[in-house]
Amino acid sequence: MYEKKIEEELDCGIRVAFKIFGGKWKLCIIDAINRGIARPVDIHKSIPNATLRVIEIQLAELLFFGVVDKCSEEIYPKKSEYKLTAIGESLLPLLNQIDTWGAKHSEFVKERQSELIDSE
Amino acid sequence: MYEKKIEEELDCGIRVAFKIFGGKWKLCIIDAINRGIARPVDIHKSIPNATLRVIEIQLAELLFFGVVDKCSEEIYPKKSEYKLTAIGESLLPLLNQIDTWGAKHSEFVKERQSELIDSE
DNA sequence: ACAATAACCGAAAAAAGATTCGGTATACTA
DNA sequence: TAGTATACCGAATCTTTTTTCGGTTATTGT
Repeated sequence: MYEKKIEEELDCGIRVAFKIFGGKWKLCIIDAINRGIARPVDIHKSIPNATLRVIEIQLAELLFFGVVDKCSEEIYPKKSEYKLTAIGESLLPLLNQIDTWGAKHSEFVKERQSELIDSE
Repeated sequence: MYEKKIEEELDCGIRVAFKIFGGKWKLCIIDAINRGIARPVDIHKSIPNATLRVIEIQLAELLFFGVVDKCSEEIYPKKSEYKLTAIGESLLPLLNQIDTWGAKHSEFVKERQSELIDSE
C-alpha cells in the first residue's frame, strides 16, 4: 500500500471514515457485496465504470481494514468470495443514507454541471 | 474549476454524493460552519491541517453546488460569512453519522496503520 | 505613509489516486 | 494441446486533487 508523504489526520472521525471508505468505488463495492455479489469478476460486471484493477486494489484495502472478508477456494476458476464483516455491515445504514441523499440531489447536480459545460 | 477528462458517473447516488462532499475537507468545513464558524480565517483556524487555499477552493465548490451561502460585506477586514443552505443542512444527519462511525473506529484504524509502518 | 489583516485568485508543483497494460498461475473445456 | 476463465500483481502512466507561493485589493490602526 502506498506510503503517504503528508501526515494524515486520524483524530477526526470524518477523516478516519474517509480513509476507510473514501476511495472512488469503495462504497459501490460494499453495496455490491451486500447485494450478494461476491466475486471480483461479478462485482466488476455490476460496476462497469470501475476497472477490474481498481476493484482488486480497493478490495485489498477493505480487507486490510477489516471491512470485508475473503474466502478463497483454490480450485478452478480460482473462486474468491468476499463478504462483509461486522464492521462492513455497520457501514450499511450510512451507505444507504449517502446513496439516498445523492440520488435525491442527482438531477440538481447534473443541471449545475451542464451549466458549467455550456458556459464555455 | 478543473475540467475532468474521465466521464463522471452521476447515475449512482453514492457517486453524486461524493461529488458534492467528497473533497478532503468539505465535511469538516460544513461541520465548522454548522458550529457557527462563518469566516474563512476562522474555519482555517478550526481546521489547521487544511491550508487556507484549499478551504477557499472547497468553499467555492460548496457554494457552486448550493451547499453553502455567502454574504460578503464589502467593508474592512473584508468580512465574508458563510452559512448552510437547506441542502447543506440536509447533510447534517449524514455528517454526524459519518463522524460518529469514524470516531468509533479510529483506534482500530490507527493500530492497523502502525502495523503497516512497523513492518518496514 | 505604512504595516497588518482579510478574502480572494492564478499558476506551478507535488502528492495522491486511478487506469492501463502486461504478466503469472491454475484448471477446466474443447 | 490450445484456448478460456479467474484472481491477482507490478509498474508505468495519466488524472485529479491538494499544496505552495506569490500576487491583488481594500480598509483600519499607528
